[in-house]
Amino acid sequence: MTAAKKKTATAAAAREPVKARRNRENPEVRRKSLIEATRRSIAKNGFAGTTIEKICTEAKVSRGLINHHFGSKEELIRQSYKSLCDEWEYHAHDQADGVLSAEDELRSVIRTTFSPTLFKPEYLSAWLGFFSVIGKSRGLSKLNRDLSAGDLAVFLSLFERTAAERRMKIDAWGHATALLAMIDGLWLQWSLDPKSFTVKQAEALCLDYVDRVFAPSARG
Amino acid sequence: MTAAKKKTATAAAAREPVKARRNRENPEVRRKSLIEATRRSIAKNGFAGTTIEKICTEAKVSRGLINHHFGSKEELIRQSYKSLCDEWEYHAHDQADGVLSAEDELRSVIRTTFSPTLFKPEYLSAWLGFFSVIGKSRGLSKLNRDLSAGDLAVFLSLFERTAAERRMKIDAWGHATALLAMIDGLWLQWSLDPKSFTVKQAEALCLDYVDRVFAPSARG
DNA sequence: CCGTTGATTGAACGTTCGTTTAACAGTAGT
DNA sequence: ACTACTGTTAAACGAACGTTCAATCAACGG
Repeated sequence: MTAAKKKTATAAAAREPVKARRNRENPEVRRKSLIEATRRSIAKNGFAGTTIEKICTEAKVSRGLINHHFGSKEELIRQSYKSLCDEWEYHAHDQADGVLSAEDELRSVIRTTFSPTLFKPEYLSAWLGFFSVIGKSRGLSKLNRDLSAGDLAVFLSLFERTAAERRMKIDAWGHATALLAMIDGLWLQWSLDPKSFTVKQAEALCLDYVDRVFAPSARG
Repeated sequence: MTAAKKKTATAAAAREPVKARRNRENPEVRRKSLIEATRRSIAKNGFAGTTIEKICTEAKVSRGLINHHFGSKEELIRQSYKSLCDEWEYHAHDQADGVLSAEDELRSVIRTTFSPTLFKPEYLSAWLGFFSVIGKSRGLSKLNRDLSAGDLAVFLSLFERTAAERRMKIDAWGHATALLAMIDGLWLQWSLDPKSFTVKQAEALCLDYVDRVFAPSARG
């Protein structure tokens, strides 16, 4: 090292040439890539373990890029959670309705919930990572409330229509809430300990609940 | 400020007298106090928002004390989670059994679960805060698995005994798992949005599930 | 009354965090 | 070929983190 090469000049003159490869991308594409990297990191490292550095490593970009595209880490987190909610709604509510009876459709939605498309570790871990902070942020709180309300509305309608088909009077809201809770609880328990039961068993428990709701009862 | 008072001496000599009040406590008492402060902080600030500083402020002690009593933050977190598990088990399983039929006891346990002693925001928030990290730590993972297994065993036994009383054949494991999931799901949803239903309604949904499991069925 | 023990403090340390910034390099318009 | 624009990088920054440590003080035995 010669004395002339030492970084002893002014701050501006001290910078050295950058050699790294630069993959310039469409901003929208890059943003989506960063959002996916964020979700992967939260699933892998939890919310507390997700840092700008980890996300950027996951997305294979340098640290500064997140603030360039999102302004702050918080905004990236918000958009990542929204992306998770949107994806869930798209897959869960995208049903071919009309061709099935309400009761068959109800069972179909339950099966979709436990299908490999939705019931997979990446999703479960991501949800779990977000849960702890949903209550702390006004923005995330609202996103979550809308999502829950949407899920409930789907099941509520299905229970109501099934009851109508069968000419039964049931507490549709109660059963929708209970079924949703059972699904959430099974998700939660399965993500904390996947060995405690199989996905097929979980699905069967929910289908059995529907059976019981609409089973001919001796109680009247 | 005189020149003589300025902190310009050597590092060792620069220290100034400490004036703060010192409340010397029994180590065991102090440890319990720090554990409670940790749980309060996790409930209030989430897991990611819980720092040594916040915990010590909550417990009204100085920063260094945690490492003195617990060695590391991680160990304090572990013991705090264990404390939460122990407390839950103590309240949830401490039943006056024998005097009631298995079925009444089953309903009693459900009511206890939704009683103000257990179904309160501090508990819910604390659980929620821990969830995101349970899967990341081997120690917390084991604690949680033991707790879940204990809860399941209680409900499993109650379903089996009730079925025996009624001379019915049921899938006790399935119903215990489903009921536990329903309870967990209701907890989860309530902590994310307490306005979506009341505790009484949640309790009623679980009791209704038990009704249906043991209802005389036309299916045989 | 003095010396030992150990709980407690507050400052300091090194690290890591999220953010800012200047330099750099692709791309498009002229 | 030149210029303006902007996506991208890496360094640098201040704040906050968990931890360490010397100093301090309460409690207790001699």
